[in-house]
Amino acid sequence: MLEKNYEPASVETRIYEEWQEAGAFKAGAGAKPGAETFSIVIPPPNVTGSLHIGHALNNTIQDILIRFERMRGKDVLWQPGTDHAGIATQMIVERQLMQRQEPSRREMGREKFLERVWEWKAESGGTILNQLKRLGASADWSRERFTMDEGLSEAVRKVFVTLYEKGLIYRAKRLVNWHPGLETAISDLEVENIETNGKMWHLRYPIEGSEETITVATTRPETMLGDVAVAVHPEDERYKHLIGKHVILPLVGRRIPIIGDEYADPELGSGAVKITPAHDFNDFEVGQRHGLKPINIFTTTAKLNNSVPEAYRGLDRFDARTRIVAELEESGVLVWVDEKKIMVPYDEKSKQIVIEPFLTDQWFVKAEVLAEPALASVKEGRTKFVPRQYENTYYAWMENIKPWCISRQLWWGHQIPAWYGPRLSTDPDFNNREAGPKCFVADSEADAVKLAQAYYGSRKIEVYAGGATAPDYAKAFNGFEATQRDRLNADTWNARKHKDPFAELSDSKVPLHRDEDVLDTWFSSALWPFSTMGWPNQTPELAKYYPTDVLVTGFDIIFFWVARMMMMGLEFTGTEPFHTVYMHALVRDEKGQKMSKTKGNVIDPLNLIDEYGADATRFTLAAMAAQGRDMRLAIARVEGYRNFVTKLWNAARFLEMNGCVRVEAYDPRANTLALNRWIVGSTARAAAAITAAITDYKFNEAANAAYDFVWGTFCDWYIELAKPVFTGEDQGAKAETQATAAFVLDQILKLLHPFMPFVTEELWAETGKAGPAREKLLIISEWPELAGLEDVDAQAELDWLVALISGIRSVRQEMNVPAGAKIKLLVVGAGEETGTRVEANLSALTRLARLEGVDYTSDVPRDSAQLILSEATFVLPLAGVIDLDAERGRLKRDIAKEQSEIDKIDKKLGNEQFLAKAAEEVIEEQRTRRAEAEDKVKRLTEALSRLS
RNA sequence: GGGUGUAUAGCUCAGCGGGAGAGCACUACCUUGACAUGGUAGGGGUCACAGGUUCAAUCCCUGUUACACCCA
Repeated sequence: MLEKNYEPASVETRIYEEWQEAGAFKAGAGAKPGAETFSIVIPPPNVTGSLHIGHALNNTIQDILIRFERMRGKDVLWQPGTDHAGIATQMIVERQLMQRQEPSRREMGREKFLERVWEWKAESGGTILNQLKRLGASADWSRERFTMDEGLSEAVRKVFVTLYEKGLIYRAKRLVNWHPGLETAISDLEVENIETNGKMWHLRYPIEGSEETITVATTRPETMLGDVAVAVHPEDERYKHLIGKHVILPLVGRRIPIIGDEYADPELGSGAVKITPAHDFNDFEVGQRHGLKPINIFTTTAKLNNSVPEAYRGLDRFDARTRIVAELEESGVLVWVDEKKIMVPYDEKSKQIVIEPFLTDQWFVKAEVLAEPALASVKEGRTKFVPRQYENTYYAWMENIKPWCISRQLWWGHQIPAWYGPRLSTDPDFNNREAGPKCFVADSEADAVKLAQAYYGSRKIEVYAGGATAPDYAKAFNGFEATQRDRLNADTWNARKHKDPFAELSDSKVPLHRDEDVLDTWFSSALWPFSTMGWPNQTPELAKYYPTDVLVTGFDIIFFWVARMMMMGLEFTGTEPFHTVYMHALVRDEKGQKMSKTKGNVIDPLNLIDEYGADATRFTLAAMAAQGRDMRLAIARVEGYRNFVTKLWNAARFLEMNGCVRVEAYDPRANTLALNRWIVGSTARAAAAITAAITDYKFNEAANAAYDFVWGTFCDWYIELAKPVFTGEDQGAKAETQATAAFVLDQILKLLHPFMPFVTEELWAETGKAGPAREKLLIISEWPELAGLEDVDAQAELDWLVALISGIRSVRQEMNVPAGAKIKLLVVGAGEETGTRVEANLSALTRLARLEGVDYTSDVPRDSAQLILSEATFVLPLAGVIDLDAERGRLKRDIAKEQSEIDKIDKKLGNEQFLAKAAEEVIEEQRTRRAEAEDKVKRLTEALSRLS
């Protein structure tokens, strides 16, 4: 006997273990022989992460698809794993070192530090995957991958080397977005421009050999120390004559040219702009056009470096601003200051650190080349986005894609497989400073040495790995000490890493040094769909499950991840990594605010699971997952679906109490009772609707269809109507109904299983204790295939019965008939069909409408309420109870309602244009509806006249 | 500045070229042999505003307003 209430907490853990023990999550579990495959790769959560509501939604949707297709008999793989999350992970471990007062990252050195990160990963890295398990995720955990696994790292190296050899990866000195806190480059996507209250400082620069001055405006006065020119528009009449002259840069005394460039907008500010190529993306372009050498004024932590006058060296950038503004004001260079809203680039994660454009050597991917086929795939429909509108977002990004900076000055990640050495004097680039050191890119150090050996001939090659050995390398190589990074400017910092190509090369010995940088975390994520399946090895999994079917993700990583998977997938496997990208909504709080820790409005899915159960949590997320719309999560909804779980539980409990046991050879087509034929048909329709909705990625429709059917049809009507059968005398009817109820419950458990896996599996086991033994767990049972069970006649009869019962209940309520009182029902003017239906459903009618009996008559008692249903009038004699005025009012109201319907239709039917242009079936429908309404009015009028 | 989306019941949201829907909340009644995490019956909406297209607009188009997000 089932408990009165379902207790998720105890059941969920047990059920999850049963699934695991049965191997139900394993790739191919439950698949029919020769089945189609269906595969999904999980968007790998950060190894540092913990489950938030977005993950919960994302993985609920994936699990629904996976469970659904698994039950449909497909050969299913849900590939799980985690991402090494370079920055986040490195920071966590660094913080841990600090808290424990242990040596810092740099003090302990690269090798030791990486050991510590791996230790951390072993201890704490599994958190989020365990949380996914609590949600019920049925991923194949035996195939769990990590982006820094040996296999995945092999894929990363292979991709890097191949792209390098193809010229699609290159190294260059460019302005990049620099994070002065982490001292690394980051990609454009990791920068968030935030509108801030700023100032516009207007500076008056003196012109050499003249009394004239030129005024430039800037939002960043401290960068004036790195100015190399002043630009004016070449057609600007005010300044035209100054082009070619020079200004003397205040505070610095540098003589810099006034140049003509269209970048200077005459409408903006004074029309003249200072040019600081090393610290502004636009200025960099201007500088390149005019052959101006950028002057970098910052260290890697954004303090002023040795390129500025001695007085300012070592100052933090913000302190420098204050000081420089004060001095400029004092010397009269600062003319005036405007308040202005400005966009300030912040670190997207912390939103605390201001990002600096910074000139360094970095590695880039020619994304613009890789983007072309990836763009075509979507344009030509080989990969579709759901909802479609995201395709435009994808196009907009891909069509304007910029080179992707992939190197990061971190330790945790895939170290770039590039080794540097000096150039030979015979090298054509020997005298080209821009070319940098000689670079050997290879899969392994051994291969790199082979390449180097070919270049250096018989010289002995010594490899310095970087990290701990870097000081040795530096000393051996060019005498650089491993000085504190703060004291270095970008140029010397670059040089420390990469041997000055002009240094004399000893004849006997060549030092080779591996690039110390690692790759952007997204570089390895981009390979996830095929690297997890063993690529570059041609594994059976790769052959079977790649390309995958659907990618389920949030739109926030469409650029970070989706676009890059498309590019890499096409480049390295020649095919799109997935045919469908399902973009789910962002989960917001009830008020539509983005959830964030600082706002304190975060709904923790684990709390929801604790309080309401994983099934209710999942069902809520599914029910609210309407396409193309953010969801505002209201706890009340979760509560409502928790109640739904209880409802299902109690329905099963009721069936159990009434001996509804599955029957071995039960044939749903052999039912004789309309009630049973009807519920079987309704189940078929619900199954079809749910199947279609999931196939269409309309998870909310699927969930709602299931909810409506289970609660609104099965519980509210079928079970209620079955009660008199269970307590009745007719053993045949009882047996048929018991068997049918058990059958339908089985179908319900299957239909709900993708949404509510735990409670359904538990009930599957409980209901399996009686009747024929269950062959397998619900998770690998067959999805309902019930087409052809719909029964039009049974449907019509039950519709009629429901309408009659509801009608009687409505009258009772309105006439204030006490709920417990039993009343008589008189049937007037019933045709044969109505008569048969009344007789067939007598006990149900009596019970649900609380009647004391049914009689046929032609005399309608005066004090009675009347109901019109098709040709018959149902009369409730309510002498002593009825309020005649109220009853007349009710009838008049009904007449008025019908009449207004008739009027509305008449207006349409009277319109020749309507008759001429509307579709035939629309007109016919209107006519039918009018006739029905007319008929109803007639009967209602008769009923009213009986009361007068 | 450019782009995308949203505006429907008190709240959270579906829907849709031809009869306005759900859950929650609300009101009344009900301890009727599964379930009060329940049952029954109700109340509640100029479908943001203004134009247009159409025989017909909550739905399509244009504009306005408000909000949200993306990009610069």
